[in-house]
Parts: sequence; structure tokens; C-alpha cells
Amino acid sequence: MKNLFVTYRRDSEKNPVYNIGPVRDFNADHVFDCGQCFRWRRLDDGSYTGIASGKIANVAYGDGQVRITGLFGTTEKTDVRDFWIDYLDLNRDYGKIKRRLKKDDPVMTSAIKEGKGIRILNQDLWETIVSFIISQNNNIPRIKGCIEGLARLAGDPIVGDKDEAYLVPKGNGRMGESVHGLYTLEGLQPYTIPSPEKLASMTVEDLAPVKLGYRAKYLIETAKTVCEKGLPGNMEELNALTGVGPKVANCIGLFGLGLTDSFPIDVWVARVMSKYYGFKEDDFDGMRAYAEEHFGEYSGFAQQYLFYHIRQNQ
DNA sequence: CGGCAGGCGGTTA
DNA sequence: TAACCGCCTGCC
Repeated sequence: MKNLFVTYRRDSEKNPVYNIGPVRDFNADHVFDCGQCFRWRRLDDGSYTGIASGKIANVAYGDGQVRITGLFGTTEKTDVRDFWIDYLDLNRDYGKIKRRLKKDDPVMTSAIKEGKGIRILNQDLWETIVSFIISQNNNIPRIKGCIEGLARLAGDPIVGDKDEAYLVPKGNGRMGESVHGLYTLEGLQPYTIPSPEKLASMTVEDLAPVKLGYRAKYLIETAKTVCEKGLPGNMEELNALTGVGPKVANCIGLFGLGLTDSFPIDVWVARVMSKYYGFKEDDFDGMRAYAEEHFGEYSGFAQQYLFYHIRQNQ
């Protein structure tokens, strides 16, 4: 545990504002736009508002401090200390990780230069399972839309003891924001991702409005498995879930179980490994072996830097 | 402009 | 190895 200090004040509108520091290696765009999460939205001021584990916050970074505000549906002070600091992975030394990955690797060096503020979020396991089953063979705007739609259809409303929750930006016409709406509190209630019990009790017909396609039955099947056997605790149990193959299992392992040696290979990572490391685009075994040998316990971080790099330069 | 492939942060049978 | 939901983009 590093020595992070949390300071607290209220702004002119009486909102609680928490500043956490000293924190280096943090950039909100890098953190929330490197493909690991789907419920965060960028505001005009560069901050992000999102939902995780039924809690809502607005996160920004500046002057070596992470600013958390707009808390809602939470007990505030305790949540900053007990939830958000860990969720944002603020106790991890990314300088060490980056030095190790950059060593003798010009590709990682430039990838890290580009995504230097990436942090791997410690996300709720069940929410990660749901999110990444939905993500398969799907694109990001639609994934976001499906998750919001699922939450609204089957999740629990998130209620707070005050009115001033933070808002997401006005719709910009992109899918997932215009179709399913924004989770402002002015006219639209925010919802949690539904529990395993709730999903297990539903049918494919029930979920039809969310338009998950063939993924709906995977979700229900997996929910039933979790209700019966509990949440998965390792790669083997993840791979046994319906709708969870190698790529999705690695994503869940990395984001939901903290298995930092995971190396999810999606089309983009395959592309970057082919472009810069000389692999054939379908040589997943070769890529996995390379990651294991060269990135080792930091494979997950390497994957995030590479993913962000190729997405920025596509 | 309208219709129709091609593709998507893959997995299943 | 092809089929798969659904919705996007690009092409004609």
C-alpha cells in the first residue's frame, strides 16, 4: 500500500470533491478508452463519468492528483477509500511496469509513450463476465448500447440520498448513447448490471428488447452456471462458461480477476503483433508464447498499451 | 438514394 | 470449418 493522501472539500455547489495523490501515470482518456470498460462517458471538460459495482463517480486527473466527485448512491468517504482507489488501481507502481516492458523493445517504448496513463481497472467479476460475453464479435458502440439496455431492462435502479449526481454529456448521435439514452438523473434513472440470479430467471424472449442476438442465451446459461457453482476463480473455470472462449476468458481474467499475466488477443492485438512483431495474423499460439516469454507477469499491461497504440494509429 | 455485401475487441457445434 | 444477431460502414 502506497502512501496515498485523500483530501476532501465541497465545491460551490456543495458537491463533495476528493483529491487523491500523489498519483503518476494516470490519464483519464487512456484509462477509460483502452477497451477495458464500457460504462464510462467523457464530458466536455475531459473528465469521465461512469458506473461500477452500482456506484457512480466522475473522475479527472491533474497536478498529480486524481479527482473524484459526483458520487451518488454511495456512502462517499468510505467508498473513496474502500472502493474507488482500488478500482482505479491507484496503489500500483506503473513506472516499474513500464520500465520493464520498454527494455529492449522499441515497439513497447512507443506504445507506452502513447498510452502512458493507462491503468488496468479492478472491475467486479460478474459485471466483467457479462460485459465481455456481450463484447464478442461486436463493436464498442454497440457493446455499450447493449450493456445500458440490459441494465435498464433487468438491473436495479441506483438510488442516492441527494439529487446532484453527475451527468454524462448530451447525446452525440453515436450508438449506445442516443439509442439507450444517457444516465443523467434528469429524466433517466441509472441502473446496475443485473445479478446472476436475476439473469438466470430470465428467458431469451425476456431479453429480446436488448437485442443481444445469440449472446442472450450465453448470458442466461452462464448466469445459471454461476448460481449453481459460484463465480469462476481461475482461467479453467472461466473457459468452461458458455459464451466464454479464449479471448473473452483472458479479458475477464485480466479485468475481473486481476490476472496480470493474461494476454487477450483480439483482432486489434493480432493486427499489432503482426505489424510490429512479424507474426502471421492468425498465429495466436505464437503470439501467446511471445507474450509469455517477453512480457510475462506484465502481459496484461503490454496488451493494453499495444491495443491503445494500434487503435490510435489505425 | 437504396440495396447489399463485409466486418465487428469470438464462440459454438 | 461455417453459422451466428444485429447494426455499422463502404460500395455500387
